[in-house]
Amino acid sequence: MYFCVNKYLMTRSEENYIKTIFHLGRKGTQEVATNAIAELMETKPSSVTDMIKRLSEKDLVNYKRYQGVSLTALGNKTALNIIRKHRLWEVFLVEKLDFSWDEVHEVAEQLEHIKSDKLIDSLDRLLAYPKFDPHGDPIPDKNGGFKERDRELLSEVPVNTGGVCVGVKDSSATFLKFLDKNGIALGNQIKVMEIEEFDGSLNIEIDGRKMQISHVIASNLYIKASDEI
Amino acid sequence: MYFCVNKYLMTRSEENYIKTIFHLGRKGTQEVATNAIAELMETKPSSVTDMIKRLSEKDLVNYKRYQGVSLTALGNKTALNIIRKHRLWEVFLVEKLDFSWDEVHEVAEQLEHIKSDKLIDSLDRLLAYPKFDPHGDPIPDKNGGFKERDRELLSEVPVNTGGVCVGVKDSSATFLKFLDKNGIALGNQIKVMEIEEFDGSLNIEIDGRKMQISHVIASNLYIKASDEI
DNA sequence: ATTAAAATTTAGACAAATCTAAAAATTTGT
DNA sequence: ACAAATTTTTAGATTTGTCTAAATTTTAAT
Repeated sequence: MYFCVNKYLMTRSEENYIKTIFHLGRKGTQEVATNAIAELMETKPSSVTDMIKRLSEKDLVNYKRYQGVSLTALGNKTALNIIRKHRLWEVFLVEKLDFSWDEVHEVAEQLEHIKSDKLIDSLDRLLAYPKFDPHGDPIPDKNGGFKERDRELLSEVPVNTGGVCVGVKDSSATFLKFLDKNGIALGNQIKVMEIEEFDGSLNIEIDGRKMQISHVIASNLYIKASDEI
Repeated sequence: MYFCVNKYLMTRSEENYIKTIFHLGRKGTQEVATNAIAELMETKPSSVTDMIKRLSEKDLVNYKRYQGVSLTALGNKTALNIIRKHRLWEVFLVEKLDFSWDEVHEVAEQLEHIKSDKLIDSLDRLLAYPKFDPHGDPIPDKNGGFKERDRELLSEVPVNTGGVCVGVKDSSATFLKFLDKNGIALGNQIKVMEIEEFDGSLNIEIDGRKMQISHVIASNLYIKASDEI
């Protein structure tokens, strides 16, 4: 297939830009601002413009001067492939090498650029074809297909709603360590008992244990409602 | 320790040069010629000179114009660390991902540059601290220490000598596939029955089966004499 | 001991990826 | 609508790692 031609010719930097555009543009469909890319990648807008032009040459992004950038079909496929690799490596690190979920990101950022189809397919098999990474994010399959899990932010559900904790929105080490310290993990059963009107903090019951969490915490935890299996 | 300062600041290219100098200089002790490095790395001598200067600045090599190059203690330690990573990844690919021994090199060349001490220590543990890679080459430990196995080239031993096949000298895919095709693998018991004077070819008995191999083949197979356990 | 050959280094150029500073286009506020 | 603020792009410089072509040093040969 022609659109696979340059898959192995991409530089690390190009791959990182594609990935960032994907994340900012909600699966690459939306237009992304130059400044937004620069900020997330901790680089300068002028550098972004340069790179966007190169990616445009390679048909990975749609670009019109001053009009932002979006991924082409090829760019989207490329992004999903990188994300697939990143998330599979994260599962490997946690499942096979006993990394904690707050330690995997940095290393996976390196491993995601390793180029070998056989490697990633074998890794997928070794891990028994996982569907979600350690933070609850979905892992695209070989063809880039994946289904977003039916989930809601804990901060968005009404009192008395319960469900299983299935993901985190913020997967920074700081937040993940906080969750560890407070005994909150994926798989826990969470029920909202009361929402404090004053500051939006929540009284919850988590695996039988009662605790209070701030609105910020709740707005970074995903649950899957128990009635919708 | 001061000499560890730049361990994580090395570029991929610098690491590849250090590795090549190590391999050419028999553990880095011998002086290596610019042209030899250029040939092995498929680059130009002028590029090698440029890089050598940079490595010299970083105290990784000893360099005097026109006099060749050798590794410093720091350079040697660095080389051994890269080789450790390369060989551990090779074991991983064969043991855990079912790669064959002729498929591992290319991917390991990429994986060896991943920077994470925790990653490589955990991998070592997962693999149960292997001492040799799939080609029979020794894996340095954390501190760069390893013992060369007591072994001899099959072409160098007298008639009637026997031993276990413990390694290959040439680990090119071509040679390894040839060995697969002819049912020769590490661990096989080999005994030299007769050496043909005309062309140096050998009649051997391998795991009970008789076969004839050329001198070139024999000079790329290592055996460990059975009397010296 | 010269000279020829080979190996090595220098000089200058180039591409990738970045930067700063300045210019241009777009958006926003009144 | 138009000036001001913001965003984006251009122009020109920098670093890394490479190259070619020419110059230099070392080695080998007669």
